[in-house]
Amino acid sequence: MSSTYGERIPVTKGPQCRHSPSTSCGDCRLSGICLPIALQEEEVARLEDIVNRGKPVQKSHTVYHQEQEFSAVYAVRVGCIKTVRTTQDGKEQVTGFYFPGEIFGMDGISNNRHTNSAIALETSAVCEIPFDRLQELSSTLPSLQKHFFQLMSSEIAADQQLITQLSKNSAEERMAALFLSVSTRFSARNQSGVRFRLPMSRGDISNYLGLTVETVSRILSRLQSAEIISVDNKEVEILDFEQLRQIAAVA
Amino acid sequence: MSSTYGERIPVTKGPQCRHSPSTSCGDCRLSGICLPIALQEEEVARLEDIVNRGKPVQKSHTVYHQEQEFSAVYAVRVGCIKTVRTTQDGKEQVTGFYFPGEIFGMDGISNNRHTNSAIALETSAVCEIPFDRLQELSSTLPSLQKHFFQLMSSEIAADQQLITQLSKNSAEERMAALFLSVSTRFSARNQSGVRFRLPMSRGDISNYLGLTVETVSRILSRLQSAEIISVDNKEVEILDFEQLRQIAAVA
DNA sequence: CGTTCCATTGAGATGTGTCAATTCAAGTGG
DNA sequence: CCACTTGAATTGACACATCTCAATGGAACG
Repeated sequence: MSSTYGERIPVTKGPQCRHSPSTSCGDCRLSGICLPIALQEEEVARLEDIVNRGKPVQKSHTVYHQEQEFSAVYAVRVGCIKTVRTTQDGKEQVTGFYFPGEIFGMDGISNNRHTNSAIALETSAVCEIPFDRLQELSSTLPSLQKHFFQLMSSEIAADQQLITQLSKNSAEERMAALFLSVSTRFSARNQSGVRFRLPMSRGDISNYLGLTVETVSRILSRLQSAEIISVDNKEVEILDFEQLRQIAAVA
Repeated sequence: MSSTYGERIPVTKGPQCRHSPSTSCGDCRLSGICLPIALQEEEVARLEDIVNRGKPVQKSHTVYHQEQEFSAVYAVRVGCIKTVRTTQDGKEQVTGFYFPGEIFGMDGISNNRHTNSAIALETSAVCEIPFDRLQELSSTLPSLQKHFFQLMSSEIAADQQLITQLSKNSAEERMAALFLSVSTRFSARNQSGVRFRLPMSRGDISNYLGLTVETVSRILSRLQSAEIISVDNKEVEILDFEQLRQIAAVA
């Protein structure tokens, strides 16, 4: 497992293709990320049958609400989704950011209710995979079953990485690690990992990393004066990967 | 999901029975905790076939090491197990405590290597469940497949609860929540949830909660002077559940 | 072209960490 | 069975990273 957090899925690049929301799984250029590599063509077809493809979600709208009954897991096709947990005393915790090809919503399986809300950070599209049908299909497709065990295990590993960051790393280290993670995930989709636009606000970042917006802002300024990154609102350019990695204590 | 963390599994009390390490799953008094309630007798028998029962582990010995190849998940029969993640730069993070009836080791599934080490906090016994055979069996027993999806999802939920605690709660709140969680888990096994012996050291607690031993010690003293709990080394008695719940911000 | 929300920056407060000393508990070997 | 050693836990004094509060600046949007 890489030591930047948030990379939930071993990534292999899929073939390029058009952006249409109705693209089938077999043709989707994200298939290398979200689908088990191991699946046969015929198996992909069976999976496709149960997937509701490309449901659009407007910015700041939810895919599902916390406490809502769990019925499906989701794959991001376009955009970016955050998951947020609200505690009984009203505190909110951002528990993850999900980029195209990544799967979210697996928290709800244990008690049939979602323990998070999923909210679009920008206009997005998600594929819905009804879980009961996925379970049935998994019984007859061992490689699919295995893939979902692996997906959930990746989520556990990612969460534990965040736990470690929150528990043991400084604000600067956490931010460096987050930037590296986001960069890696852009690269995985053949987009620039050097220059990119952050889909999330400072508030989302600070909440996720257990900091305040002010601290996030100050650290961005610091990293900028050190010429490690360049930030203009949500546009980020990484100027010095080596130093960033060193700060993230990842090397 | 309860709002104290660490409770990974919905608990139902099983019938009382003897303590022998060779007790079969069907007879084990923990079966209500670690087994799917839904399994039929005949199905339990098939699961039993693949389980290596009651392997003993001495205090501070490991069940598996981080980086070691993943081959099985484990259930605690006797004692207590902690899982620990070591980062590349040598920091250690305790990611969980596991009590009798609870399952651990699911982190390793995604890349076939464990991302944690599992270490016994006291002389313990664990049941080993080879994962490849569990996968096979799951394909033919839908309720078992579902149970393992749920188990992994519980682990995710527990990890996210810890994330929230680390990110949003004070040292005192984290400790109160931990005591409540431990208490609940003792109760689930028909042991006293009021007076119990902590299996873990101050160091383990502080590490898990993202604090220092000194802070843990000070907070214990504070909770003791406030007559909320009484502590004598590892012996704990909860004197005022109501206040403890209030502190944990769980109510 | 105001209104509103988001981001930045500063100054001061504080919870928790660090360092250090002491006590306590548990073994171990003489 | 008693020093002796060793590691764990407690307590105090002080430091510092990050938070809080407050003011300003900038971007987005109707």
